[in-house]
Amino acid sequence: MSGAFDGFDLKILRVLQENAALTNQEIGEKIGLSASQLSRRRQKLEQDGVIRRYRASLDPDALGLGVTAYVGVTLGAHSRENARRFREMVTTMPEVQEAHTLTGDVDYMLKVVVKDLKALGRIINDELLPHDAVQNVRSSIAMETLKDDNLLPL
Amino acid sequence: MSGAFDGFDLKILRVLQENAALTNQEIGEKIGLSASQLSRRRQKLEQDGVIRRYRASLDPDALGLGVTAYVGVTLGAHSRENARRFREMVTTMPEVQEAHTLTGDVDYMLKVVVKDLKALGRIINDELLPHDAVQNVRSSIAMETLKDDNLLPL
DNA sequence: AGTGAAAAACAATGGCG
DNA sequence: CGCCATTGTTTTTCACT
Repeated sequence: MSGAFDGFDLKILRVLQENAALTNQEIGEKIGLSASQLSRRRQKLEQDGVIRRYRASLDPDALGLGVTAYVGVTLGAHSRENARRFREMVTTMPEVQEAHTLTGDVDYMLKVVVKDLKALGRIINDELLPHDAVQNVRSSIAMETLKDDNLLPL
Repeated sequence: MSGAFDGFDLKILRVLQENAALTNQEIGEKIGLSASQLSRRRQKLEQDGVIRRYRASLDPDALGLGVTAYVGVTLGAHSRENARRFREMVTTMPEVQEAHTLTGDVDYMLKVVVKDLKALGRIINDELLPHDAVQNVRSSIAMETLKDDNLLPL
């Protein structure tokens, strides 16, 4: 485990999570480091797993994905097998962007992105509710998204 | 302005949102297109805003960010000015990864990532609750994250 | 719209302060 | 550990089908 990042590493990470299209040269100019050093430090951060991957962030609206919803799911029978199968299902559903187990009265919280409300209904009624383990589903639709950058606070 | 994507564009987007580190050559081999075409189509997708940006996805745990929470916020006085100032605040808070207005009994839902529970408490008690517009705050902590890829279903 | 090859830009590596 | 110079890749552009 590579414990400590120094200030440079942190700056590199800050820049890269906001804009991974910048060249090592450009990042180096921003933070006062040479391009070759950027290259080396980047490789290390990638190998250490601090940088997990690079991805293109797409515009949902441009792709006809107009509805974001948070779906709270309560399981009925809390058997280990039921829970396992539920988790298996949600992790493989492409419309589910995030899935967490939460403290409080709801067992799972899903973030779901779909084309329209009809598609949301289909997910809830045809996929979630029929599942043996699921007792209750409650969805809230995002009317407006103020922020959705998923940038970690560094 | 961005009319229709053909099958190639869709394939490019699918690959790029999963792994933007692949070269045009590699993507081209996957989907049956030359590197030069990849370059041209990518530039168009970027200009059209379908690809919003490229980012590095970082490991929260490796950066000491152990706590993800969903914070539901209910506003008290629903004046236009109050709402505006609240939105201004949450959009500029680095710990807030996502912020949406929701249907249902909660006005805003925030996804918050912080170092520990103490930091979460500080956000809630020192930033959110003291705000004039805020009437009530209710947070749920993510005990386990099953999925967090934020990949759009294409 | 598509390809392939040349030119330009970039990342990665080895040597040196 | 840091920077500079060289080498190998990758992207981009151009000529052409």
